[in-house]
Amino acid sequence: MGSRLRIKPPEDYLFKRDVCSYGYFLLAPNRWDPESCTLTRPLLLDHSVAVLTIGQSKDAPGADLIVQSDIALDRAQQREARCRVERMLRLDEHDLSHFHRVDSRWKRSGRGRLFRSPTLFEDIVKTVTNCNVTWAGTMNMNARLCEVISPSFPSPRQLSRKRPATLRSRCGVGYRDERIVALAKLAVAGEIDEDWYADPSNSDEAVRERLLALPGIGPYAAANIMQLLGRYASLALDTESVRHGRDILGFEGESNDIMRRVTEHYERFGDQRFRSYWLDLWSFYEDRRGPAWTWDPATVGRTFTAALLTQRKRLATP
DNA sequence: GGTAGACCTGGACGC
DNA sequence: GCGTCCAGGTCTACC
Repeated sequence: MGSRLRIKPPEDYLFKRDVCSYGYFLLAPNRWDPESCTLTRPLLLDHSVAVLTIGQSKDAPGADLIVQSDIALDRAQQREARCRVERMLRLDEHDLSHFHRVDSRWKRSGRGRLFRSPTLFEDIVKTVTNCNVTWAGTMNMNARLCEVISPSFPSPRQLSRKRPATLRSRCGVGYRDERIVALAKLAVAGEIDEDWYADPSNSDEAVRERLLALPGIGPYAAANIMQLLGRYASLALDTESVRHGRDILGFEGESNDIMRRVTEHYERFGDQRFRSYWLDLWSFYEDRRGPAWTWDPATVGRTFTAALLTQRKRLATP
């Protein structure tokens, strides 16, 4: 007999929309079921792995969230599960009024919370597996890390004990192998401290500098990890941003010029730049592929990016 | 400080 | 089915 938790979300929280708001909901060990609109994933809770299924009691903003565990959880495990789920769903961001004042386009819908992982370490590894590879490659790497090392996503300790060659040959992470092991060793040594990164008394610049010093983390990855930490002032610009600038914003020129103009375009959103940028990009995907909560992870979930949409369009054009 | 090339994988494409 | 080409961000060497 498992355990059942009930969580009261912010009143504008719509589970299916706010979970399916950032690509990581499609990455293992997360499993989104478009039929039931539930998210299932194993989670390590004090030496036991519990498979949690999360859903909303009613398909309405603010309705209670229900977390069903396949095993009985003691009080400490329930506290930990609640804490991890709240991190993933960003339920700590109770009040989106500042973002909605800065960018009123999303006020009516209540959009603004972007899905993330239960731990900062998982977010960092997922970001490294998202660099210099197509989205399908990112999905494969995360699936194999879970298959080969741990179904609940490898912990820093587990990864720190792996040989880079094992990650390369069995998990398909390629040249990222040594960087991932080095990151895990730093995490085990306590050098990746989420409290410090999230502490608002530390400036964005200080956080960015420290992230850039981590192995495998460059400008794009640092900016992406910053938004995952709730710091939205930096834009994580990649090739998708260039396509967004060219196809949606209508900018012309070389990639560098378009990147510069995309940056200028989002200046107006100040410390909320990333959220405005991301919701624009995500709306572009949803306009073409339907609401993200309807995406089947095995099909649309692998092919929703603008790069693949452009290829599909090219293939369809005689 | 700026730039070029290597890193690795998977998918598209041509034969 | 096989070989080739290309996309993708970070890192290092070099100017």
